[in-house]
Parts: sequence; C-alpha cells; structure tokens
Amino acid sequence: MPLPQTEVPGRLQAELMSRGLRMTRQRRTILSVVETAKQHLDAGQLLRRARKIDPHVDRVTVYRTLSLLKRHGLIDELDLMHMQGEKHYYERRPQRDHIHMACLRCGKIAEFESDLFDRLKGQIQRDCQFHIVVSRLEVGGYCAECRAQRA
Amino acid sequence: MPLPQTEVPGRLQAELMSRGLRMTRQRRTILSVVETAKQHLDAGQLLRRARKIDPHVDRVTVYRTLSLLKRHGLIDELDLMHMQGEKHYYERRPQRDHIHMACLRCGKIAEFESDLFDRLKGQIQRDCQFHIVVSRLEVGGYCAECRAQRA
DNA sequence: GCTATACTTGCAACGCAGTTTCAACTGGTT
DNA sequence: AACCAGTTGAAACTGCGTTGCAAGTATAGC
Repeated sequence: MPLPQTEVPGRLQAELMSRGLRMTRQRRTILSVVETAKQHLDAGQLLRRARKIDPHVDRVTVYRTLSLLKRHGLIDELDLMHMQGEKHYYERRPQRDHIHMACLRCGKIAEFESDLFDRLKGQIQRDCQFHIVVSRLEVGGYCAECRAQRA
Repeated sequence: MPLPQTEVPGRLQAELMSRGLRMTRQRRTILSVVETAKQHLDAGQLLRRARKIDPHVDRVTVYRTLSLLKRHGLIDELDLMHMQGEKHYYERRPQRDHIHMACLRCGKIAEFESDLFDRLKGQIQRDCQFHIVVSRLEVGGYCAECRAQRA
C-alpha cells in the first residue's frame, strides 16, 4: 500500500532556510530524523538514529538543534507524564494541537484531538487575556486494553 | 485581616495516617511546608523551608516524601513549561483541576478553572475509554500585563 | 511501658539529561 | 577564492533526582 504522503519531507528544512538559518550537514540529518519519526522520540533516540545516517553527529548538536526548532515553534516538547525518568520527547508541531494520553500500566501513548480542547484554549485567551503560544495537555491513567485485562 | 483559613492544616498528615503510613518528625515538617505553601514550590525550595523548621531534614527525605505524596495522589507535579530548567513544582491536589498559564516574558504563573476543561476530560474518558487518574494542562504565552507593556 | 521489627532516615556515591566553554571548522556571501 | 558569522565537537561541568546501606525510630504486640 503506497503511503498517502500528505506531508512533504523537508518541510522543517524549508522552514528553517526560509528564516535565513544555515543548513548544515548535521542539521539536515537531524531534521530528517525528526520529520520521518513515526513516534515520540527523546534526545538519545534521536541521536542514535541520526548517527545511523551520519556517525559524526554529536549529542550536543542534537540538543542545540532541538532547542532551535523549539524556539522557532516547529516542534513541541512533551513530558508524557514522566513515565520514564526525566526525559523529554519531541514531535513536529501538528496543524492542530492534540492531547497525549499515557497509560500508567502499559506505557502506551495515545493521541486525541477535540473541538472542546480548541474551545477551551479560546476561552482561556478571551477570559484571561492570555495570548497562548504553546499548550500541552497530558493525562495519565489506564487505557481500554489494560482496563479490560484487569477484570 | 484574619485569614479565612478554609483549609484545615494537617489534612495531608491526616490523610497519610488514615492510610496506615508512619508519621515521622521529618514527614510532619515537610507536609506542613507543602500545606502552608502559597505558591508552587520545587524540591529545593521545599527543602530550604523545611530546614528552617528542622535543620536536620535531608534532601533525600524531601524527594522520598514528595514521591510518596504523588503515589497517593495527594499532590500534583507540574513542569510549568520548563521555564526554569528541569525542575518540577508541587502543589496540593485541589478539589477541582485547574489550568496553569505560564507567561514566557515575566514568568508569572496564573491558574484558571473551567467547565470546558471538566467536560473535555469527560469526553476523553468516554470517547477513548481511558480512565483518567491525573491530568495536566499547561499553556505558555503572554499575560495581559506583558502584552500591554509591549504596545 | 518494653521489646521487636518493619519502615524510615541520612549520608555518600552514583546516574543521567542537558549545558557550557572554547578552539576548530564551514555554509553562504562577496 | 577569501572572508567571517554562525556552527560544530570534545570534554568538562551542572544540577535534579536516585540508590545502597548502615543506623535510627514509629508502631504493634505483649
């Protein structure tokens, strides 16, 4: 089955270049890993994948590139309820914010979009006169499968 | 002005004792700091305040007590959008969940309760068959004062 | 109240994610 | 081709949080 490929690979690269930032070999490598990731990766996983492409990438460069992307609002940083230590996880910023649900038993992360979430953010902006730049809603609990197994 | 004192001091202590946990001098000290805190404290601030009461409290004991309270669902752990490094902040779990708004300019943390938030959590539980134990909604952006000053 | 013991504490050493420093390097421009 | 501001890599460092273990103590049973 050919993938629909709705997202053009290289979107992050194009975005950074259009902002006048230098496109180095290392950045291209790291960005391609972030672009093609199918799940939430932490800095260490990102480093390992980048090194498969270019073994000379240093972990410092990974951290610096992640903070660059974060500063430019191109990726979101997640904690996923700190289920595995103090790591942070990263994902390309989506068109529409979503909620992360972390199962405390099996560790699975599910995502959920909701009009109510969008309306809630609208309410915050209006009622609190607060201009939202970034938002993060994470819930911890038990997923359907784990609840079924427990019974 | 006499404070209304709606919260009985010792609620956490009572809660832990009712669950059959030992009430040591150190725990009493740390719990009293958590109970009387008027703002979100990190582990280091908590330690310093506890030491003003009892100089022998160790930082390890603070961490262990915090994780105990967290395991029992009596406090919530916050990241406050990682505005000051990787610290975690703690607050007594409130009757009703609230949203934390962190101003990226002045660093102020505001709280906000909302029916929409409660309804959103209800929707997640229903639509995703996910049993929520703990939830955390944090938004980063610019507060009314900072937006006014910028103009 | 006294004793037994399982739980708790303190200290030191450790682990680990993330940051800083600075000399060497390089992408993009002239 | 040369320039240079921005970028990289290596090592050392920071700082939050954890672990191992010997010593201490809160509670239960007598």
